Order: sequence, then C-alpha cells, then structure tokens
Amino acid sequence: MATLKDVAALAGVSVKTVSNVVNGYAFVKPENRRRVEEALTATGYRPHLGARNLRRGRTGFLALVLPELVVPYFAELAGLVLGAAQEHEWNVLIEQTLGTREGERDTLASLGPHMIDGAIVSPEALQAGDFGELAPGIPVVMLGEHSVDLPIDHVGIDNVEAARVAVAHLVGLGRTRIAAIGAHPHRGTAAQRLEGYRRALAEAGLPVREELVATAVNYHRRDGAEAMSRLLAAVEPPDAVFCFNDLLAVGAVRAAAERGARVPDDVAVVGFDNTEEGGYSLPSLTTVAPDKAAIARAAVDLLRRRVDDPGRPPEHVRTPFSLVVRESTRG
Amino acid sequence: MATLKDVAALAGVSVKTVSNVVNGYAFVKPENRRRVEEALTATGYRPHLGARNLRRGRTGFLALVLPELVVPYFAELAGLVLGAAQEHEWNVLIEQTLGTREGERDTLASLGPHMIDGAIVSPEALQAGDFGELAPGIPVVMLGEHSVDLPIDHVGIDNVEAARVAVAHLVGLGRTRIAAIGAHPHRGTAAQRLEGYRRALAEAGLPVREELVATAVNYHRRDGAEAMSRLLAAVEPPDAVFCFNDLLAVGAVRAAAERGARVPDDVAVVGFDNTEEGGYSLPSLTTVAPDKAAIARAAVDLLRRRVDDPGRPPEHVRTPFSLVVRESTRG
DNA sequence: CGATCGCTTTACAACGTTGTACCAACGATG
DNA sequence: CATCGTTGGTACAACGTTGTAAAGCGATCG
Repeated sequence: MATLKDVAALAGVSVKTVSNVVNGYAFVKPENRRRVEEALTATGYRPHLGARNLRRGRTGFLALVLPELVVPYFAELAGLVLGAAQEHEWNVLIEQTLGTREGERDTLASLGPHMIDGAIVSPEALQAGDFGELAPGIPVVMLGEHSVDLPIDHVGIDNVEAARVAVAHLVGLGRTRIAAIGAHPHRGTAAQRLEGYRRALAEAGLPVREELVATAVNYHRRDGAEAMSRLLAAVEPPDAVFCFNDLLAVGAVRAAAERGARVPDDVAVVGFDNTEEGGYSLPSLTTVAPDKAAIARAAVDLLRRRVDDPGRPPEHVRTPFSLVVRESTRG
Repeated sequence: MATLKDVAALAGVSVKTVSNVVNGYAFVKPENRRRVEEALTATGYRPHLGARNLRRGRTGFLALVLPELVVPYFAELAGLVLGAAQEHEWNVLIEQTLGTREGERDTLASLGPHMIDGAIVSPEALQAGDFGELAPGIPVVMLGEHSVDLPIDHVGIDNVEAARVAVAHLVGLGRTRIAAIGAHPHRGTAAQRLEGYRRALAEAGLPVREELVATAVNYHRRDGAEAMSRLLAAVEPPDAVFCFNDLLAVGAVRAAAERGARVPDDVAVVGFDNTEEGGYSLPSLTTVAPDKAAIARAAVDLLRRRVDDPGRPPEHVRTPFSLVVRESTRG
C-alpha cells in the first residue's frame, strides 16, 4: 500500500508537502500540487487512518450503542445514523448491549477512550449516574429517555406527550377500558409513556386500573403476546391497548387473534415507533411515529458539536412525532 | 489516559516489560509481573488500538458489508456476526450499500486497506469480477450467492435445494398453479431460487408458466405486495406463492388480504429467511429457515483463517437449512 | 574456573502521519 | 541597500505500540 513516502518519492517532493496537499494546505506551488496530485492518483494513495489517529488524537469513529439490532426500531435508527455519520465523515461502530446493564457498561468500557471520538447511546437499563464513571471524557449523546437533570446531550421526542396523544386517540374512539403494555420498573421511557397514559385517562375522567397495566420484561413480540393473553383472560378484558412499542403491538395483535378477539372491533391496538412492519401487519398498526431521521441527524450533529467543543453546556433536543392512524384503531 | 510509559514508570520497569505483561509473554519474573499488574489496574490502562494497529499491521476491525439494516434478515445476521466477532476480539464496522452496485464499490474502496483486517460481504448487485479489483489484498468472505468459480471464501446455504424443498412442500399440498415472487436479472440468489422453483415443478410434472414468475426490484414488503396484486389480478390467479424472502411474503399476504383472497385457503404462501416477523404475522409464515447463527459463525471463522493464512485455497461452506411449516400453508 | 545456556530485561527503531521549527527565496518597503 | 513579510519548502520529532537485537544475570556443564 502506498504511503506518503512513496507518493513523495514519485512526485519528487518531501513527505510533508504531500501531506500538505492531502490536507488542503493553501501554500503549495501549483506546479508541485499538480505533480503531487498525479502521484497521488497514480499510487492510489489512501491515508492510514490508524496513523492519522495516533498523530491527531481523533479516530474518525463514532460508536452507536444500542440494545439489539433485531428490534426493527433500532435497525431503522442504525441505518439512519450510518447515513448521517457519513456526512460528517464518521465511521460508525455499532455495539449491541443486549439490553443488560452489564452489556452497556462493558461496551462503553471496552471501546476505551482511544477508539472513538464519541458515542451515541440508546440506554435501556443504564442508570443515570453510570455515565460519568463509565465514559470519562468520552463525548456522549443519549437517545430516548429524557432526563433533564443529567449533564449530557440528549435527543428524543416528548414521550409523555406522545403517549398521551396515543391514548387520547383511543379515548376518542369511545373506548373506556384501555390497557397499557410495556410498563417496566427500570426504564425511563417506560415510566414516561406510562405517565402519558395516566394523563390521558385522567383528562378523559377515566380511572387508572392497575390490572390493566401490563409489564413487559423485554419489548419483543413474545412479551406483547404474553401480556395480551393475560389481559384478555381477565374477567373484564380491555377494549383497547396501548403498547409501548410496535413489537409489543404485533405480539398483542397475534395473541388477540389466537383468542378470537377481533382487532379493532373487540380490542383496538396502538403501537409506538412506526416501524415498517406495523404498516403491513394485519390489521395495520396505528402507531406513534417519531421522526427517526430527525433523531439520527440531531444526534450526530450534537455529537459533532460536543466533540468540537467539549466545554459547551449540554443540550436537549426535542424531535417531532406524529400519530399515524391505521386499521388497528379504525372500525 | 495512561500509556505504557506511565505504567512502566509506576511499576519501575521498562516500557517493553509492561508490553510483555499486557501481551501475555511468558518470561516475566513473577515479582515484576505482580508489580506491573498492580500498576495496570491502578492506572486503568487501556491499550491504544490505533497505535497497536500501526505497529502490528492489524486493526482489530472487520467490516460487515450488507445492503440494508432495515431488512430484518440482515439485522438479525448483523447481530449474530457482532456476537461471533466478539469471540475473536474483532470489532465490527457495519456498512450499508443500499443494494446498489455503486454503494458496494464505494464502501469497499473507502474502507481502504488500512482500516479493516477483512470483510464479510453480502453482495446484492455486485458482479463476480468486481471483487478482485475492488478489494485488492483485503481478505473477503462472501455470503449468500454461491459462485464456486470465484476464488473467494464463501458461506451460504444450498439455495437451489432450499427453494426446491419449499416449492415441493406447496406441491405436496396439492397446489398446481404455484407462483414465484422475487425473480431478478442480476441477483445470484434470485437465479438459484428460481432454479429450485423450476426443478420442483419439473419433478412434480407441472409446467413452468412464465406469467406466474413475478420479478421484484427490491426485496421489500412493498414489492411483495405489488407482485401479489398483479398475480391475483390475472385471469387465472395462482393457488400458491413462493416468495424469495419473508418481506416479500409479508407484502404478499397483505395484498392477498386486501383483495379478499384467503391465505392459505385460496393462496398458500411460503417465505424465505425465517425472520421473527414471519412467525408473528397473521397468518404466520411457512418459510425456509437458514441457520443464521451458523452462517455468522462460519463467516467469521473463515475470515479468521483467511487473515491468518492469506495463501490458503478458498473454501465454500454450506450451512444447513430447514423448512418451518406454519399457518400460511396449513389449511 | 571459564564457557555455555536459559531466563529476564532493556534500548532502539519503526509503523504512517502531522505539528513545530526552521530555512530559503522572493518582492516590497524604508 | 538593508530589512521585512510572504510564500514555499524541508527536517525532525512525536503520537503509543511492539519486534529485534542485545545485554545482564545466574546456574549448569565440561
């Protein structure tokens, strides 16, 4: 592989001059610049990023830390982050934590301070305080949970409001026994969506029945199906369900079908995330649609600014969302 | 951040001795080893991978090049590759090509020879000859398409046989007008699955009707839906459809429902890939289930061996598959 | 008792790049 | 004509790591 040395030899100039041309330094004699550029293409020179990193202290890598790629929301998000990062000439290192707190710890620790310029983290189990100790000095942008008290950059939608809108939609259909699937003791987003759920019920003058709030350990299809089965087996089953993500909703729809409950006639279902899958399921899912592209873009932009100026005050970016109404809540 | 120098100073030994301890060199006096290890933990030393790369010539990175993360099959595969790579102490760099030949070219070219130890590529549009020129000297393992003539390591299932089995299953249900969705002029896997389709029909003494072979530009849900709509609009619609991946099948099922065709009563549907989504769709999908974990493991193993010994003859690994029969073909 | 051997450690150089310091040529200025 | 600033170029060191060569040190052998 061609190095600066090779190119310099071919062009008849010093190594540094070639480096200057490569880096767009202004004061290079046109004649020399031409010669160097020729030599550059002739040798097919590619800078050695490891060496550059060693010298400059920047790696050109960004870590995207998320629970699981098999969860469509994260897969879609990852794709968008990849695209956004490319525009900043960043390469993306995707790390799966598998949703465990340990996984999130290990990942951040193992990446070390040298390998990445910064990280975009979608925390699931990670607690607030963990960040300071785990990623000392690593610029981090958090996704999802909105904890204003943390001195960390953050991007996300207003989860409380989004959940409220979703449940208000169910209320608007005339449903009164509205269940929630996805409560979780240690997840920030779960708490916020639950809060929005409560708020919508309160606004409608409906009571919050604890037996209609189903927890979900993970947010997979299986968990949604199990929760829905439990709910439908009750003496007074719900006439609507708000699921904290689309996967839960897909599982819930499936479980409803298996138990002979019609969606939306007997149970209306609302999901969250607007994954493509929800648009094709039978019935198609009404869902909260966060602007994922905006999230990805904002996260990368924020990280860029943080890297360029580590001292700046942390910023909280709220990205827009909308409610997409489809068959699962349309008589 | 602590460097070897810092650790050495603290332990009162030379830098190299610390390096030796870090790298597990056998001949270090126990006393010194102890002191170094203490200093190591005291300083929280983490090797600088860029520097190590520069020195060793290995980066510790592996590129996973695939069309799109939003396609569940690739998301699942990516997750598994991430896991398998971890066991080899490899970090994974995921690159999306978006299925275009240009994307695949650019990706391989931009990664350059320095950034990665090797690449696992799931080609979609890339032509056979492209590899030699694009990735000169980069160890590559190909996934999916099985082109024995290429001097490149390769992992995949027997696509022809898998397709044959899938279609034979439909034949076994007594279906006679069996359609195929997913034909594509430039995709190796498409050609092979089509071949398996033809073979199964031939074995059953059924004619191959060209009007029952639907092409799909991409392999997304939308394409499956469009193809299914076209097929069902025909004078003599099919009574079964073999889709070249699960996404196409999901789209096909949706289109069938929209046109009032019952699955499987009116049209039986078989997918390919055994994505989790297919197991929860209504009806759940009968599908060809490649052993994705085996594919991921084999690919990483193969790459490891190729990296360690660039001269070895290329190997073609066939991973197992099975047919998972579910509601979409069960009366 | 000197030579030899195995273990242990170290100094040094090098990987490819870029920042710093410095030098040289040049035209313009006083 | 001496001085100065601008422009263009180079040599050198350093980023953190590890391979190489070599040296120090006991112990063992002839």
